[in-house]
Amino acid sequence: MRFEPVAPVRAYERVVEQIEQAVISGELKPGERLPSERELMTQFGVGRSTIREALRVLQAAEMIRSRPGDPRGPEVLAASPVALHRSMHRLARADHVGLAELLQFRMILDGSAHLLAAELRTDDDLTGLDTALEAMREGVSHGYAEFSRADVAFHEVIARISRNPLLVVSEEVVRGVVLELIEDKLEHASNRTSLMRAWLSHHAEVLDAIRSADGAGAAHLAKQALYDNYAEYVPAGQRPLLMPLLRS
Amino acid sequence: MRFEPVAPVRAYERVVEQIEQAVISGELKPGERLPSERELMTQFGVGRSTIREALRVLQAAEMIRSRPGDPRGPEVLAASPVALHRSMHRLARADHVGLAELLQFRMILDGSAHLLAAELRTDDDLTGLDTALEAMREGVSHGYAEFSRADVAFHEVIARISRNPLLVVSEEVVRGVVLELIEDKLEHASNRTSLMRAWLSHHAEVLDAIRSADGAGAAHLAKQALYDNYAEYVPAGQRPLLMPLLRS
DNA sequence: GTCGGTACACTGGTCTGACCAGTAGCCTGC
DNA sequence: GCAGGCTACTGGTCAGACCAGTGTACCGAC
Repeated sequence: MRFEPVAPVRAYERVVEQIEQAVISGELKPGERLPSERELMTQFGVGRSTIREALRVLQAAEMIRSRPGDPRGPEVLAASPVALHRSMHRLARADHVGLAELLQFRMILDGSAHLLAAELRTDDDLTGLDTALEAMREGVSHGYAEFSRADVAFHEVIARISRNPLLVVSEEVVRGVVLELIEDKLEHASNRTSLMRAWLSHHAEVLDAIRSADGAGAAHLAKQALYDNYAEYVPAGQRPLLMPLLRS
Repeated sequence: MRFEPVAPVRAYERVVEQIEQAVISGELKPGERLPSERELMTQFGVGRSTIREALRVLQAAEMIRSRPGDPRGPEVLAASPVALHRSMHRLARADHVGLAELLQFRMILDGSAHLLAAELRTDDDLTGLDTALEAMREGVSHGYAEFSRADVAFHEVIARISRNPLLVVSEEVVRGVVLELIEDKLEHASNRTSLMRAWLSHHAEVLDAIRSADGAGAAHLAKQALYDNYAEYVPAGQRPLLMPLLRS
């Protein structure tokens, strides 16, 4: 016979539990309102500080939002990947994860997204990619910031086409963390115009592969581009870790 | 010129921000202690309720843990995937992410882990896999629970070989969420012995592929196994979403 | 000396009550 | 009919209090 460790249950935890359950079960739908803190206080039979700590936890989980002064009470929010984004970001910044691992992961995600996009794209998606690419082409002459914005937009379209929120969010997070890690090194990048032109022709190739529904080709292009652009920041000894992904 | 929307910044948010920053930057390492609430109160110059709400948020994010009575103060925790698991689970419950997306994601992660394992494995790793497989073989006769444990152990070895914590953690999380989503359906699974035998031969094949450094082969086997085992729980209309991953 | 118990100083958890700035909606005066 | 102010609320914050629980340092029994 085994016993389980017993942990005291805090009052605010049970409040969280009940409200959470109501939201998950659909009893409380997004857009609906919770009673005011003072009202909840009497309903749960606890002090206001307890209620407030519970609401803080729910707010941190992006389940509710409360604004001061609103007589309608705290609002129940629709599920969003924001919380996922935050927790993944924290994990990715934790020590054991270096640039090599991040880049590996990003090559995996990016490659898969491109593969899915190439295989699942509709004609509408293709025109969307066309306009995104066109925006990038114009961006070249409007400076790096503008070009970068168009670049992100292009990737967002691809992400949307792949139709998998998990993939999209993970990719965003890893991309952000990678940029955070090497942003100081990027400051000194010279020759931006030729860089932009190279990026542009890469994206054109990717679009061709997607247009011809060549999933493996699109995936390989994406991974190769990541390697070409970022491998220089990875310690030389760890670069072999990235190679297997290029061959797949 | 553009203006940005201005949102009032709560006092507890700035407390969270500072402590979070200290943890992320490594100034506060896991296992170390925060000052007591009353001490933080004077350091930040805010009331105790504000401090407590901040600590609640950090605790919900699994960054700290506080126990009543402990004179050493709240403990800084190591980054853990618990928060990631929670937010992914919530998202999965909320329809934006269905079993199809989860499975897609898992096929991507599992496939990549197997690919990396096959290409990076050392001889030591191979013997590790051999013993893990042997444990599974013995587990068949010791009931499903025992077998399942050995199965998880086998996957952990593969994960370790692939040498990417992000990949490993994400895989674990997605695996857990998938199992939670279909656990009631698994209850009714009959014919467990033949199921175990099938699993076993699958793992033997995987091991062969890894032994011969056949990354693509190992990856394909992993993805195919996931599809064969779980596709039946995915709505028929969404199964085509999984197909492109099998072809890669 | 070691060991067991105990006292104490402190912790976090909770409650009460208070004040403030802000909001929504009513309600007045034009 | 409408602009403006009024009011009754809201959430955000603080202060102070009490309690149950914990770790440690001390102390006596052996």
